[in-house]
Amino acid sequence: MPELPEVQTVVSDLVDLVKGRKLDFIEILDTKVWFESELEPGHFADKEVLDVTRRGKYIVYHFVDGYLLQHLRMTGVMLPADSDKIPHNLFGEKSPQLRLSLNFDDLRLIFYDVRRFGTFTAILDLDKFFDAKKLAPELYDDFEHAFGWYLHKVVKVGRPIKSVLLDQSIICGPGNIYADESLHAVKIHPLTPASTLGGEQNRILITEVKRIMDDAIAKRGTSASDYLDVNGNPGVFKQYLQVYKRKGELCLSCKLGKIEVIKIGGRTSHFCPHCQILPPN
DNA sequence: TATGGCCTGTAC
DNA sequence: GTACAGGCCATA
Repeated sequence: MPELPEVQTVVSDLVDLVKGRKLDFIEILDTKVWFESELEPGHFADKEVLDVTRRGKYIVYHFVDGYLLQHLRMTGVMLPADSDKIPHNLFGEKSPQLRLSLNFDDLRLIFYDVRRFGTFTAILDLDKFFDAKKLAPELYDDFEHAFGWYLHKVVKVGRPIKSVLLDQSIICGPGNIYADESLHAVKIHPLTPASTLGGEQNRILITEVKRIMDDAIAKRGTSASDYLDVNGNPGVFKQYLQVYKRKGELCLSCKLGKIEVIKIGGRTSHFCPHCQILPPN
């Protein structure tokens, strides 16, 4: 699933591919894809893509007078229309899984999204949008600022730490994979009430969240199911995962526990019952 | 703050 | 056949 490292990989590809180029037009193929927008698709016709950046798990296309935000959600990928990763028969049948296209003079990028949860949002004011979403600060802009924000919020939260790591208003970037991997790396049980973690424990945890995401970015992300970069290639971080999708396998750290799976807030959570002990309350 | 809904392919 | 995958939003 696209989490921060996967989105960052796509953004890096898009910078190489479309930054500085004039967008001819946007074609909406599935009307549901255009979501919460202040502007119409036509607003961006014949305008230059000044930059492509990332904020949280959003892709941000910058134009002279507006922004196009893309969210991949679970299964969204951006691919050239002639990519063999898009099932060929979908074009003839006008599949709603082909959701939108960005058309440049010699390039047509397709937003291919099997489960159709992904969105495009066209807005005028970036800060206003992300303020309204209550999105936490970026670990990648100013770590201390983002950590301070996290700490200020986490001390008031009695929910399990696993749920907190998925809450983009407290810390932005991790999803289910990197949350589980980070908690395992620092030997914290995912059910630990967030407010019971000490300041130093929290610093170690959030430092690890960023370290693992850095690592995953260097490996171009994790392809656990659908994720592909803009060239149609999978990320290779999957082979480095310690707990995610390793249910029943021996813990690679202690080599004693077998990875277990429990549900926390409706999400599967993987952990080693030997390394990650729930503190008594 | 916990839950269901959005979706559809895959695994059982 | 049914359960499940999970990022985010709406709802209670």
